[in-house]
Amino acid sequence: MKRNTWQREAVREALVTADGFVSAQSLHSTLRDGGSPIGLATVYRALSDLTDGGEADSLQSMEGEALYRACTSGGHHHHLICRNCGLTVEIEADAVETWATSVAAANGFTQPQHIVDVFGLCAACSRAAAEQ
Amino acid sequence: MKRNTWQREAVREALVTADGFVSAQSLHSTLRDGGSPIGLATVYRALSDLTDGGEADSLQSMEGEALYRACTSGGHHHHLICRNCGLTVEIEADAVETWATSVAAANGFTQPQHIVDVFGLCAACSRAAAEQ
DNA sequence: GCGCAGTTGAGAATGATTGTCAAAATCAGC
DNA sequence: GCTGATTTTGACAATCATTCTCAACTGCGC
Repeated sequence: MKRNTWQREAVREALVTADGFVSAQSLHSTLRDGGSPIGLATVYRALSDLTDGGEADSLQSMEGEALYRACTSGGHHHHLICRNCGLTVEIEADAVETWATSVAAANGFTQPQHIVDVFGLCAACSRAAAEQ
Repeated sequence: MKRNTWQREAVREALVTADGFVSAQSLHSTLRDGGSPIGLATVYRALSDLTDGGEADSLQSMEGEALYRACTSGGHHHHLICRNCGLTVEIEADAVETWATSVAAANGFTQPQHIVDVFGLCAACSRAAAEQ
C-alpha cells in the first residue's frame, strides 16, 4: 500500500517550486531551511518514487551528481541546462530520437536507450560572464 | 615536466587492450591481476591525464560510474555501448552536433557542450537474451 | 481506539573518487 | 655511471553522494 505523508508531499512541492534541476542534497537543505525536519534518506526515497512514477525526471550532471526536476510533460524529452544557474529548457528532440533508434539498429543493437542532454550558459549568464 | 613511468604506460596499454569502456576500478584490478602492483590512485591519475591529453575518452555509465576508453580518432564523436558486454561502437553524429548547437543558440545559450550516448544490447547479447 | 504494514530518520555502511605525504623513481647534467 | 632536484607513486585517510539498517512512528482500515 502507498501512504500519503507530508514528507512525500513536501518533496514533490519543493521539486515543483524549484526552477531548474536540483540535486537531492540541495533539495534536502532547502527543505530543512524551510523548517521541515525531513531526513536525507527520505528525500532520496521520495525522489526515486517520483521518478519511478514518471512524475519527476532525473539526469546526471557533468560533475556526476544526480539532478532531479518535476516533469511537466509526461512524455519523453530532453534538456538544455545552464551550467551556471541551473535554468532548464525542455527540448523536443524527435530528430535525435529517430537518429538514436536508427543508428542503434544499423549496428545490430536492440533496446536502445539514450542519454542526450545539452549543457551551456543561458543568455543571462553568458552576458554576466562577458562583462567580467 | 612530464615523466614516463611504466605505470602510466601500463594504464595506457591496458586501456588500449580493453575492448569496450572500462571503469577505473576494473582497470585497476585487471592490472593487479596481470602482475602489476600499481596503486588505485595512480590509475585514476593516469586516466585523468590521458583524458586531459585527448588520448582517452570518458563517460558516465547509467549506474554512475566513470568509464574510460582509448580514443581511436582524435576528433569528437559519440558512442553506442552494449549495456551487457560493454562492446562499444564509435558513431559519427554530425546531425546531432549541429542539432545541439542550433537548439542551444535558439534558446540563447552559449558554449554548448553535450552528452549524447546510446546504450543498448548488441546483436550477440540480444540473441543470447532472446534464447533464455 | 487498535493493530499493523508501510514509512521515517539518524547514523552506519558503501563505493567511487580525490587528497596527503613520505618514500621511491626519473631525468638532466656532469 | 652518479648526483641531486623534482616528479610520481602508493598506502591510507578523507570526502561525497547515495543506500542500507532498524527501531520508532504513523496513516489507514476496522
